Amino acid sequence: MKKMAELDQDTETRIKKAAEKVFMERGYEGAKIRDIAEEAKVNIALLNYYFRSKEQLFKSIYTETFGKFFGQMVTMLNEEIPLEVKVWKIVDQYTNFLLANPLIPMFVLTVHRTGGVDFFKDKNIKEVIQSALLTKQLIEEAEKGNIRPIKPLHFIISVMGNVVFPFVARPILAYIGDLDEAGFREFMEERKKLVPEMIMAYLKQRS
Amino acid sequence: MKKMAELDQDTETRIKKAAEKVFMERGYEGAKIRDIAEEAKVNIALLNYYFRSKEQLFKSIYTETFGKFFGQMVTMLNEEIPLEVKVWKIVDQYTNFLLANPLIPMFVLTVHRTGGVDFFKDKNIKEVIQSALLTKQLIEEAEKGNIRPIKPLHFIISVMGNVVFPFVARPILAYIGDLDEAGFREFMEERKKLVPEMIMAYLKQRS
DNA sequence: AACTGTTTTAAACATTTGTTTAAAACAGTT
DNA sequence: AACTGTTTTAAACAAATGTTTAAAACAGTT
Repeated sequence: MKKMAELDQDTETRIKKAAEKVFMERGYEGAKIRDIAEEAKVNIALLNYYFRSKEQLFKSIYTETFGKFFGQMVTMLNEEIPLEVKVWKIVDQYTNFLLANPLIPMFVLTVHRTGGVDFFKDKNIKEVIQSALLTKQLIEEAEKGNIRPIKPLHFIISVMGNVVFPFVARPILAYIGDLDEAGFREFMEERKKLVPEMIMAYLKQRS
Repeated sequence: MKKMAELDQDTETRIKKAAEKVFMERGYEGAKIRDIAEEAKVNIALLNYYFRSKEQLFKSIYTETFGKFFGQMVTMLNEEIPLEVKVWKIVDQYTNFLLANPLIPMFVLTVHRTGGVDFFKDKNIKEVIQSALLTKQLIEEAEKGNIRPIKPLHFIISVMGNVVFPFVARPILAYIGDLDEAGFREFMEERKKLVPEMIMAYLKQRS
């Protein structure tokens, strides 16, 4: 009951790491608990010993991942910096985050494929995003005439689309563009400049 | 051997339609042949009678779908119309196509999740896209000083990201934006204007 | 060394899932 | 009506898959 905190943690996190890898690569249905056990170098029964079932193991990983995925974004939306700076910073940081966790987008998105899954609606994501500082900034700057009016949702989807999509379409993109690992990174580095320029060009354009 | 062309077609296509639906909604692993059979109101054995296996059934559907997904795009990239007109047309048509086939993007992308799948590399997509008329147009217009220089791949990914991503993230987007079916359509209609404007604003901006 | 609670293991279990079989139903031909 | 090839069905099969069991190994305590 004491060393549980030491040895257990070891195998427990080993299982979690393995599960994370396999779930991310193959999705819930595609991930077999035997693969996870093998990846973790652990007896299958231990998966059910530490987590009650495959589903719970998955949920535990999903919750964590989803938190990262949106946490990053939400924090940045609320930073107290000028709009233009914010755009550059969001793209830069989010790109870096995804370069370090390239499988997260596909993982999160497939979970919600046809929308049936509920286990993210309890979090108050809706409100958090809707009341983000960014929203106020977009309205204010538009009123001042500094930018043209744009719905926050369009803004967010445009940014996300431009930054996240390459990761979602990565294998196809890599094939078409003849990009290896390094080539893809370079491509995303280029987008760190292109995407903010594109967004700002639109916002600042006289209409 | 003759009416095969009549009655067979009927059940065969019924199976195909059902399989398409279930595969699109749940992915390869998530789709169970019994679900497909039920959806098609057909005995399970018939799936293997008409298609040799689950995998072949899947491939047959995938091939068709992938053709649509890229066919549309490639055709448009090669149309002999001015660049700016082309941008507007691509966004408009591709949006319409996706509104009519909203599950296709996720379906295609998940197949290539970690890139292991080979069965689209035989098609010469790489060359087709690389040698598209659009590429020449982007170079020429940049040389004339009408637009700023941009790598074709960035152009394509930017367009696709802005148009396709909303469909990939649809359930989350719908939740955050409080959008029902109609609301989502409206959102995409708005993007038909926003996206080309954004792209063109960037291209035309003096650097 | 015996005891206690925790962790790990090998094996078994019950379902699910893709596939096959063998017979029946059907439809057109002679 | 008998015959032929095609389509459909119910049932069985084998393999895969998530879960459970019961015993063993381990580690710390008395």
